[in-house]
Amino acid sequence: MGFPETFKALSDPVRREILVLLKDKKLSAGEIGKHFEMTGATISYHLSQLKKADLILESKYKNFIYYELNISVFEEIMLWFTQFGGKENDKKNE
Amino acid sequence: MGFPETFKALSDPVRREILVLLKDKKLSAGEIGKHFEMTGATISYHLSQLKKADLILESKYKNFIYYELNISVFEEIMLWFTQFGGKENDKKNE
DNA sequence: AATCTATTTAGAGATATTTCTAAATAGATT
DNA sequence: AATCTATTTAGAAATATCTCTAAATAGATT
Repeated sequence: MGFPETFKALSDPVRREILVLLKDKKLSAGEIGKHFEMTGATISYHLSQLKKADLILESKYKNFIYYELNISVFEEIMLWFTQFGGKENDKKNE
Repeated sequence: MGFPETFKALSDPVRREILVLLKDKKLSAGEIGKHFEMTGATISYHLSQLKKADLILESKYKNFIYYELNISVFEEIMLWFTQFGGKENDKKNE
C-alpha cells in the first residue's frame, strides 16, 4: 500500500519473525501460528497487517490460506536504504 | 540498542524524514525543526528515539547540538533484509 | 551576574497498537 | 445436511506512541 504501511508492518517483532518463517516456504496461517504463543486471532491480525503492507501474498487451497513473501516490496525498501550510502551499495560501479 | 528499537524508530514518517535531511549534512536540532510544523519538544522526542536506536549520533558545539547519521546501523538493517533474497543481493558472485 | 537562545524533560491528552475472547464464515468431511 | 476444521471479524481492555504546553538546563552574550 505504500512506504508508511510497510515500515509500520516491519516495526513489530512478531511480524518480522513471520517474514523469516516465510523466507523459504509457503505456510498456512495455522502453521505460522504454531510458532507463537498467541491465539489464532492475533496471528490473523498480524497477517492482515503484513498483507496490507504488501509484504506477503495469500492463496487458498482447500480449507487453508497459504502465505508467502512478496519479494518485490522488500526490494523497494532496500532501495530506500541505499540512499544513505554506507559501505558502498554500488559495488557494480567499482 | 538493538533491532527492535531500530525498526520501531524507522516506523515513523517524521523520523524517516529527519534521516533523509541528515543524509548529506550534519544539522542542529533547531535546523531540523524548521522543516516541520511541530514544536521543538516534539522534534526533540523524535531525535531521542533515533538516538536510542543508534541511527544518529550527536555532538555539541556552542549552544547547539548537532546530529548526523550513524551509517553502521543502516548497514546492519540492510544486512537483515538481504536474507530475503530478491533480485540478487549477491551481484559480487555473478 | 543577568539575560538570551537552543534544546531537553515532565506531565497530560488523544490516538494507535497489540492482544484477548467470542462469534462469524467458509470450505471439507461424514 | 450436519458437523468439523481453519481462519477471520468484532469488540473490548491494556499498553504504547505522538503531540502539546510549561518548566528546567545549560551554554553564550551583554
